[in-house]
Amino acid sequence: MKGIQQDKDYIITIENYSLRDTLDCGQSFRWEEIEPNRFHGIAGSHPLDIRQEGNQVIFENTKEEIFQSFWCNYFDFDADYSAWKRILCLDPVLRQACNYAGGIRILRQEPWEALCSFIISQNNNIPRIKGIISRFCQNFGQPLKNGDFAFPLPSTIADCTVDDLQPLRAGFRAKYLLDAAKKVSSGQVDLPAISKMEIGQARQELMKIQGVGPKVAECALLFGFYRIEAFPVDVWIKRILDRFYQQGFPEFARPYGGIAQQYLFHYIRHHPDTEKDDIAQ
DNA sequence: AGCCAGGGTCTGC
DNA sequence: GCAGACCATGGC
Repeated sequence: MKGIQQDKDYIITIENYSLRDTLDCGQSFRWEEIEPNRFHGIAGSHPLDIRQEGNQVIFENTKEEIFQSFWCNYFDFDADYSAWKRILCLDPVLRQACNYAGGIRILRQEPWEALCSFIISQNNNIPRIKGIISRFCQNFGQPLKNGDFAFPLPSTIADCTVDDLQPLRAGFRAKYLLDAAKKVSSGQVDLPAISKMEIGQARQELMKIQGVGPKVAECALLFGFYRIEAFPVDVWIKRILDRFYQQGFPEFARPYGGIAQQYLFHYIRHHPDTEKDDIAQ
């Protein structure tokens, strides 16, 4: 991956990457396609317009310094996905998923944002998750320059009541957000400490929050703490495990289970009727 | 109209 | 420990 400054934009060249799949595979809910093949989103307090043309990714109005200090890490461009994919492809089902979804990289999102996002995600669908999160930011996030909003702070939400969160139309999840905010802002659930914990203990810590069960904890760990061995099982992944892995998910893929899971998730959502016979051995 | 959605909690056995 | 009802809301 190499990059150059071209006028206001910073442009990188990268192989085997899909910006669209990365931003629209259900790992982050704050990116929208504002016009064909052009995406707008906010990470941390950094808004961005971004697009991909062939093997080039164009960071609009972005200085190299910001790319190097922030976006390169957020988009996980320094990781060696080809090495991981080489291993995953030893399994025929994973090979199929890699071929279809292998342009995805895991976004290194902030722990608090990922935690809230996947609390909101429970028993919910992706378009509505995006709506709730958008209203969450508009109502409680710090205003940024051009009509954008930062993700709300834990301390801000901790001072709210369930009624205050009614504009989100988050339903029964509102009380879970409040509990998360109270426990995170008080330090009762210590997110920086969780970053350093062994994964089993990290799960237990996250599940101290009401509304955080195994699935939400696993998503928070994968997408908010970059634990790529975390393996969230939702209804889609469960279907895959039932159809293709009745003998168990392959051991050799487990250290990168989160990557595999994301490829599988993206593949099966676009090929919901795939059966065993459709997978080449 | 009714089923489903990146689930979790609570209850009753 | 485990199945089943229930939870708010809206996309399809």
